[in-house]
Amino acid sequence: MNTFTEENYLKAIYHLSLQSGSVSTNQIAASLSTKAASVTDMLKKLAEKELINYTKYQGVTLTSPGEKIAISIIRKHRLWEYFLVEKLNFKWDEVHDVAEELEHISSKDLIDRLDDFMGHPKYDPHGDPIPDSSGKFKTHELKPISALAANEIGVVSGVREHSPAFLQYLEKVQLIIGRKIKVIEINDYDHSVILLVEDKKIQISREVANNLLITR
Amino acid sequence: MNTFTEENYLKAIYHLSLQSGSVSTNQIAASLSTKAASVTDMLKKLAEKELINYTKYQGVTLTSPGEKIAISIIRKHRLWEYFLVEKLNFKWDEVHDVAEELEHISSKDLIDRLDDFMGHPKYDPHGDPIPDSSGKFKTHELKPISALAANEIGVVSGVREHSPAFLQYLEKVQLIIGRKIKVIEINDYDHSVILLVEDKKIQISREVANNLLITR
DNA sequence: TAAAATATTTAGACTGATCTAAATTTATTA
DNA sequence: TAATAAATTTAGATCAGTCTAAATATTTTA
Repeated sequence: MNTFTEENYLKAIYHLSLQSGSVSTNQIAASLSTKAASVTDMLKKLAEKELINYTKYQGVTLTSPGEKIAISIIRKHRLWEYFLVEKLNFKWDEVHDVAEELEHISSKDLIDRLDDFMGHPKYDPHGDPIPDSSGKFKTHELKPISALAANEIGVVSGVREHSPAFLQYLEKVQLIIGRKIKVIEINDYDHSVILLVEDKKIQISREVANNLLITR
Repeated sequence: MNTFTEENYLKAIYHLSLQSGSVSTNQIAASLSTKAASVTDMLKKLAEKELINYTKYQGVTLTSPGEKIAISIIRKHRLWEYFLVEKLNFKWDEVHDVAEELEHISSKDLIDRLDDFMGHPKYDPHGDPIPDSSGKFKTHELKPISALAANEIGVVSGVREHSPAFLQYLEKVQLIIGRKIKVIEINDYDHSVILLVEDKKIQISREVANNLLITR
């Protein structure tokens, strides 16, 4: 088995890879709130174990075993988040830190039974897809609300940012997963958007429109 | 917060204290499968943090903050064991190792919600009492079957040994928590005991009779 | 394309947890 | 109670993960 730290590095590299392909030392350091020198040290160890492809100064990618581990951590994280919200009545902005701990519990049997217990959910409370027992998952094609034009519609299906502040705001204005929305008007000047949500008009800033994802 | 290792030391000291009062370095080393020298090092750290009372060569006891932490770990361990057996359908001999990991998840909120979710169970799957949110618990007066005389009765309520092998054996012969038993006969020579369990006679060895606890 | 800025790596050190081997203290027993 | 045995502690080392400061490589830009 790997240490918590190694698992956190693999997970960080996985998430960063989704956006940029190859991942830099500094990106990892920022994402883990650590120093570039520490990252270099760890990259050597992970490369030694053949969990990443690493050549000095050139950034890293995950190997296939490394990616498998990263996905299993993400599966655990998201299933635990689902459990916390659906069974233990946590709010969606409260679960991240606890799930960060729970995701390192090693037993695969445990997580598969938890998955059974909850009826194999496909998405976590933030709309992120939950990999199945073999690591497969498909993400629905999401786009930010800011990509819609006036009169277009969609269903809130995910978020690009997971900070408690952002999630609490969304909860407050009832822009939660599953809500149907319609774009009424887009402000030319500041790109704020007026939406119809549950028959009420609400206005959201460009930032929010960028970080709130919809399907259809 | 404390490290996993510190928590494991406190828990071990707590369990050992129940039997012997003051706990020796070697007892701790044996219980944690580590070396006496390592234990000495850790005892210094725990004493420094005022979690134990420690004077060189004299053994240790927990301070009141140390005991509080130990009990909170035990609460977590036993609640998770209950969860694993009652909700995820683990067998009672399969839960120990997973619970050893889960007991170190730090969130008190999590464990209190888990407790709510399960309806505040009083005993774990092995009959051990679960401390409540404030750390209080009462243990019913248990005695081993070997303390009974012929014709006395009791209810299986706990085990003195938690090894999977022992638990599997008990499961096989249906000597599980809650079962009513009656002592039919005690063999003078080897102290094996013949019991009536669910209208069937079964014979158990002295060892088993010593490690299986009953109430009433 | 050479200089400046930025990113990355190396060197050397620290902390927590562990170990072996040696020294010391306590307990046992002859 | 003195010698022996057992338990415990100390000394010194190692490993994982981290850090700062210095060195080196890469990228940007003038």
